[in-house]
Amino acid sequence: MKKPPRISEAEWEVMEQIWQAPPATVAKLCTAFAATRQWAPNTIRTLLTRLVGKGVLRHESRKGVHEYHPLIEREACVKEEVDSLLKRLFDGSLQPLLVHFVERRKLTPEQARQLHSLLEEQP
Amino acid sequence: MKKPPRISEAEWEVMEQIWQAPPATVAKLCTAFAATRQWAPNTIRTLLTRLVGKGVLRHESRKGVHEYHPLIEREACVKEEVDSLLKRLFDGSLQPLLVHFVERRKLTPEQARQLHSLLEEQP
DNA sequence: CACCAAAAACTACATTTGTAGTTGACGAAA
DNA sequence: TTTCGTCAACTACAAATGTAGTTTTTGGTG
Repeated sequence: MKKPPRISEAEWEVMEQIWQAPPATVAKLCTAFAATRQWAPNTIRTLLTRLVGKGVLRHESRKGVHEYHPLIEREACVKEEVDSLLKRLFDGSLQPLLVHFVERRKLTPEQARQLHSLLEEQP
Repeated sequence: MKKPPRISEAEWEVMEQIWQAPPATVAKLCTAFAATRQWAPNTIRTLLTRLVGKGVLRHESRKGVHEYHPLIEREACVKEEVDSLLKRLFDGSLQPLLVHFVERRKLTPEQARQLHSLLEEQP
């Protein structure tokens, strides 16, 4: 399993759609994005091509139908991004990030409760 | 108070140094980075200039001494980055990120304990 | 005061990203 | 089978980023 490469912001938007309902086609993505983003179809194609180049997607075209299949799991890419943020902002360790949340971002009681119960489930 | 702008990775490295011991001079930064990064002094100057352009630093040169002072707090920039990550990867909400940590990243018992005590301190 | 070394300012250039236009190929209709 | 309309492939281009070279300024020295 290859290490996930860097995925840009626009590329993330595309990948989220694809991970939600793989495989993707340009048409599917166009309709999916019609509401949120006014992207030209070519813009989406460019992003798809770049994602193929980065090894995140596989392009499969059998008898006229062009499909894009994910090659890397979302979780792996998320982990990569989070690690990168941790390294850049929090000295690579989780603790300061959690402190940041708890101290600075004022968890709502509900969030605190949820976090509590998550912690309880820990083995 | 202005909203913090986007700070690139190399720029973050510089800002961390400056926030640690403001104000900064090119010489100070050069020695600080000598160990970790083999940056040409000009590289550092370029980054400083860009940070001034972004409004993150103020450039003050009084009688031959050039100093760079932070204009934005680190915490504000951190919050910006974290929010951006949350929006991009976790649908803007904190909960899925915490789930990611607790479920996927296997907190050590020590980390879990620390998180617990952090939560206790919450009003 | 003239000049030089050091530092600051300006310029450069390849890569990545956001966004799309132009061209070429292929499958369906006539 | 020829043609035509779509969609994919290729090309484009400006802004941001990483990295640094070249030119100009300037404070200190003789």
